[in-house]
Amino acid sequence: MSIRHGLLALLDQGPRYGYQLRIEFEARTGATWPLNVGQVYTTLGRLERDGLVAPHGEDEEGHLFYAVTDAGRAELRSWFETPVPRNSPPRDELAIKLAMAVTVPGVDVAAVVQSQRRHSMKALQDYTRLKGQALNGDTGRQDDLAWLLVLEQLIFQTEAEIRWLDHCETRLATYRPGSPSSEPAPSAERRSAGPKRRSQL
Amino acid sequence: MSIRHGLLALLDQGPRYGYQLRIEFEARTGATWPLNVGQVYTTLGRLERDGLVAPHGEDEEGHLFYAVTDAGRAELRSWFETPVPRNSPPRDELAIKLAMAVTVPGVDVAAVVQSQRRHSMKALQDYTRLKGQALNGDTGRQDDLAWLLVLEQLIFQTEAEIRWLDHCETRLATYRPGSPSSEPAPSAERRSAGPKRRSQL
DNA sequence: CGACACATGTAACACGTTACATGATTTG
DNA sequence: CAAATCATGTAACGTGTTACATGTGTCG
Repeated sequence: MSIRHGLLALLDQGPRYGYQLRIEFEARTGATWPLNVGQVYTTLGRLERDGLVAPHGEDEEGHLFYAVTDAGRAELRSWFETPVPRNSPPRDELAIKLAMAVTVPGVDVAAVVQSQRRHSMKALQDYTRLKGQALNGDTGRQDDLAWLLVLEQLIFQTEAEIRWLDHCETRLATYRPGSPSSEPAPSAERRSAGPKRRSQL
Repeated sequence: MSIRHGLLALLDQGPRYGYQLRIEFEARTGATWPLNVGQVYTTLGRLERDGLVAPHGEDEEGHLFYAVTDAGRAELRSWFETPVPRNSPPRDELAIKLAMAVTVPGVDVAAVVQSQRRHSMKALQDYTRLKGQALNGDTGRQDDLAWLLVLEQLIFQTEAEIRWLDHCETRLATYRPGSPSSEPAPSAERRSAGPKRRSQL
């Protein structure tokens, strides 16, 4: 439901045509989530089917415009007002993988954690580099702010993931079958490399 | 692809039947991601279609067992070896929403952030409470460890989200159209309530 | 007896995603 | 001229998800 609403929000600025929407969408979310053009049209079709947008005539140059309907505006308002549910978040593949790795015998959990950690660490570096670039090419436009915020969300998220992975290691070291875990002492959780406490903002 | 692999992993412990899989799955991921029983059967069907599992006879009591095939075991090994891609993570609805809120005129961004913050904060409290319970009822079984790790991932993630939301507020206060942002001073990012630095593990 | 857990399944749909087809226009 | 960008669309598929149908056994 994110693309639907994203496009709807863009259309709220005024009538747009498909190709344009893709460009504006990517200007805000950057190269992180490339949006297949085809999907814009399919989504536009579904939005029209649901009465949230409607065709809005043609350009001199043949561009097919769409505009938000009243229902669409209502839907949009409701989207902005209602928080994204975090009490029942989407299944996270990594969490499931770890949960399974810990449970089924014959899996080298430590290896899984390490492998993921290396990968996430790499991703974090990429994001940080991108952020540097974003801060450089910043023109002060709202698009740039949006793109920056998205990037920073990815950074925060990835840092949290890495911390969690480290935490898993200590848990694995502490946890023994048969000995119910009391909270392990809040030790320095080892490995001083990697992101320290809050991000280097 | 997470449920597929999750079930595959469970089947790696030995032949199981549908209903059983659901129970074992939920024992690990807790009430967080309730798994509709129907979905177990559809997924099982698709796994069989792809040759990763195969029917494995019937019980005296009529239970229909499935077992992993060699291809299934290979697939599973590959799943555990390959990190979950974090360079192109799944679209996050919140990120998109904020990106749009910042860009389209007439949206009270601060209100959106606040509303989400309240919600995420509430979710965090729920998770923390659940974790307390989990630590109590802990029997030292691997299931409990898995469930605990999943919970903690949710906690880490939610904390990161809240920190990011706070960060957005400061960004919004600093960022002015026309004045390209230099990194705002790493001030204490206001609001001393909420999760402080690393979690209260 | 009625409610509830156990147990298996199907039908239908939504969304996201990719691959493909097609053509106009611009640009090196 | 060839390649790239602009522009619109369709067909097909995959997973996840819900709602429904159905039946057995058990427990109060």
